[in-house]
Order: sequence, then C-alpha cells, then structure tokens
Amino acid sequence: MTIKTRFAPSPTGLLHIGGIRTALFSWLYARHHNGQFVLRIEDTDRERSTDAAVQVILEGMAWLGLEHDEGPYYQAQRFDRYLEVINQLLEVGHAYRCICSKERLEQIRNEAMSKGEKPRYDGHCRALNLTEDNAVVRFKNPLDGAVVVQDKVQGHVSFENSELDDLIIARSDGTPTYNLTVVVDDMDMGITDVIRGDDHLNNTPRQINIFKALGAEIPNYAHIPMILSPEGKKLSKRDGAASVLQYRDEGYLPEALLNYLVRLGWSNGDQEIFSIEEMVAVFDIKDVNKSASSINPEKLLWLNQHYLKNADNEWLQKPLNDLFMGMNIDLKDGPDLRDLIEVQKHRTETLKDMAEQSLFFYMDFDEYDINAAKKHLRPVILEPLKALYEALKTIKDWDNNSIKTVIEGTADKLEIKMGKLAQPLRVAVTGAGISPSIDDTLRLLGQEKSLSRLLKGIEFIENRSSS
RNA sequence: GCUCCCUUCGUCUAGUGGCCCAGGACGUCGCCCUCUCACGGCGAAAACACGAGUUCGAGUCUCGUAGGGAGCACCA
Repeated sequence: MTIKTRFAPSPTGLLHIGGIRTALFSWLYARHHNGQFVLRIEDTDRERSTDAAVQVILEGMAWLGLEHDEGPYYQAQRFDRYLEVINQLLEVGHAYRCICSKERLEQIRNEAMSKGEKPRYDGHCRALNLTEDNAVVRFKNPLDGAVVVQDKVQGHVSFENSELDDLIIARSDGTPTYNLTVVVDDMDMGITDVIRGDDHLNNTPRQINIFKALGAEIPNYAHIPMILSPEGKKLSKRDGAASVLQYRDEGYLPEALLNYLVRLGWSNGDQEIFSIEEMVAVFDIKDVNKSASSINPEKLLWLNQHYLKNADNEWLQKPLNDLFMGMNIDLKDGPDLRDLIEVQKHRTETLKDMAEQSLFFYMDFDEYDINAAKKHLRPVILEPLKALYEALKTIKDWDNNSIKTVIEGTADKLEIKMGKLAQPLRVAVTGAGISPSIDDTLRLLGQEKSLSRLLKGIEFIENRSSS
C-alpha cells in the first residue's frame, strides 16, 4: 500500500520550528517510502485562526522545500462532511445529544478533582435519546476494555476505556470539534501514517474509538517528542517558537535548518551532515527517540555556516539581496554580490551576518569605531600610510596580487610588520577593525574608494595630532 | 489529583548483556596557523539520575525512588 502522511497544523499561532520538525518527519517518511504527503489546515476554531498564520504555514513550507502532493485542505471548508458523519454516528447510536450545562460540567470536574480522580463526563445524557437541536453531540466511548496504541515511536501504549469519557464531537452551535474532524479527515484522505507531536498521544485512544465506530481502517501512529528551549523548558518566542520565517529573515539556509531539525531526536550513527537526499534515503521513523530534546542555537549556527561555505554563490545572491533590501542598502555602489559572497561566505555564520559585515562596501561611514581608531589611527602610522597611499595609487591592475605585493612591499621598505600597516589600513577603509583579508577588502572596495577612504584616514590622523 | 510518556558529557546523540575505565558532534578551554575577525589543524576537560534486583557479567533487562513533560475544554 502506498504510504500517505499528512501535516495538519492549526493556524491559531505562527508555525514554529517544533511544527516544522513534525512536518519534516512526516514529509521524510512519505518521501522515503515513495508515498504521498498531504497538507491540511486545521482551522475549525474560527475565532482563533488567522490568515497570517495560514500564510506563514504556506510560505514556511515552501521556503523549506517541504512540498505537499495534496492540499492544502482547509477544514473550515469541510463542515458539511463533518456534519454528515456526526449524523451518521447519531443514527447508528454511536453518539448522542447532551444538554448538560457548563455549570454542571464544571461541578462534575471539581468534584472529581477534589476526590483525586481524573475529571470525566459522567454520561448523564447518554441514555436519554434527546433530540434538542441546540445540544452538543457526544461520542459514545466504549465503557470497558482497553485501547492499545501501537505507536512507531512510543511502542505499545495501552489506555483503559474506563479512563476515557464521552467527548464532545459537535458543539451546541453544530460545529464539529477537533477529535472528530481529525478522524474524518484522516479517514477520507486515506492517511496511512499519522505522525504528530506526542502531546496528541492522549487523544489517540479516543480517535481510535471513533475510527472503530465508523468502521474505518485505523492508521499507524508515530508520536514524536516535543522540542524544548535551551533551558529545557517549553519553547518560547525568543528561542524559536515564533514564526519559522524568522529563520529565513535572520539569514539561515533551509538545508541548515532542516539538517539541524532532523538530528533533533533522530540519528543515523555518528553522521551529522545530511543532504536532503540523504535524509530521505536513510530516515526511518522507528529510529526517532522517545525523549524530548532541547534546541541548541550554536549547533544550528555551525550547520548554517557549514552550508553557507558550501553553497553556490549564484544561488546565495537572491536571499542575500533580499536581506540587503531589507536594510535599504543600494548595491550599485559596491562590489558584485557574487564576488562579495565568495569572500564572505567562509567567514560568517548567517547571511544576515554577511550583510551586516559587508555594509562598509556599499555605504560610507561617518565615524570610525572608537576603539579601533584609538588603537590604530595614530600619528606613528601617518607616514607609512602616506607612503602606502602613493604606492597603491600606482597600481594598474587592481587585483589581490598587486594589492598584496604593494602592501607587503611598503611594510618591508619601512621595516614595519605587515600587521602594523594592514590593521590601520583596514580601519581607515572599513571604519572598524574587522573585515576580510586586507587584499580582498581593498579589491572588493575598488581602487577609487580605497584611496579616498585612506586619504580620509590620513586626514583624520593629522587633525587628531594637531588638536 | 488522575492517566500516559520520558531520564548517557552543558546541548544533540552512538550504544539493542561482554567490542564501553562509554564513541561522535555543537559549545567550552589550550596550542598551532595568521594583516583583524573568522576558516582550518592539533589537543584537553566533560555523561550512563538514584537505589535494589536478574546475570558469570548491566548504560543495555525488571522493579522502585527522584526529577521532568504531556493530556484530562462546547482549543487544536
């Protein structure tokens, strides 16, 4: 049978990396088995669902290349079908209407809690055969026996039916609830493998009972552990619970994020680096760990750097360009992006770092970094810089080799160390003490700009020593 | 409270009874390279939650304890 998995996020909050990892595992499982991957938006909560959240799901999945074969389906568009199933359940006696007030339910809950029991609905209306239209509809859960979830990650997990209660499948306004819609959809869409967060494990026996009542085939389940913050707590916005797109905007590459996520709770021996193709080839849901894992931003950064170093310069242009645009930088005034990328990609961790550390190539700076200027733009270096200026001026072919030769030659002639000359030069042309190698820096900057900035640096020292 | 789940270096993990005085990776620290910052190279510190049991032998099996998590909605 063809494997069919699905990713079914609810657009009530922005899709974050926890959701993405679930999506990735589902996607990988489907791809590994040459199966199908369905995207379904669970937007039955019309109050809390937002278009912005739907947009993040669609854009995020596309950005990461987790393409779906079917969908996106929207549950809000399938209400007729859910009602049909609810009525069917009502007719065959697997469900019943209930008019218990919220106050009564609240009271039952409180009593159970105070007696040290698990709060459950007491089945008050179960045998009443009510027909009121404004009643909720409850599913008749079996009273005894047990439901065994044969989970691909968690193993056998058994639940006593006596622990479960008659859950509401339709609200008093007639709208269906989550546990019903999931089952109907998974059934209708022919989902063979449900891969989702282990926060749903407790819902699974209820859903299995509904599947049984419907006479439908029960899918395989795999409940994957949650992702925790670096502190081991629940993920919060600042550690990745915000939109996945934030990672894109911060200059992460899709393959780095995917590689990072796939190694969270899953491994293939000691292998750390996985191309998408390798993941698809070796991923198996059975190898997923059962325990939750904390995210580690440093490792993500390391992977991002790895992928950045190995990325195609041509390909990197687009995302880098977007980042520069976001910073209102006019790229016409500086080096070609491909040339910039070639030198910067080996020394930055994210595209955003790359953009930020390259600003001086595209715009003039008003002030020097105060510490760098204090340390390097000093009178002692005035004459050497002047000599260097003259020498650089004579260069005909502005390439690394001639630039380097001139700087080293000047240092030699004046009997000063390379570093003593290069660092002041760097501060003069970049405004600060950090940049690519000095020859790359000057080459990318261009002869004209290099010279004019060096001249300004010389003037700066002169003004400083005279005041 | 009740039900279910989890527990190897700071973090992600390898490990399916002897190959483990526990391996890899990120991070950290040290050294080397070096015009800055990085990259790179070399090296170091760093873990089987605890307690019983089974066994000739346990990180690996069983039970208990402690700690953590999830669920128990007319949310998904």
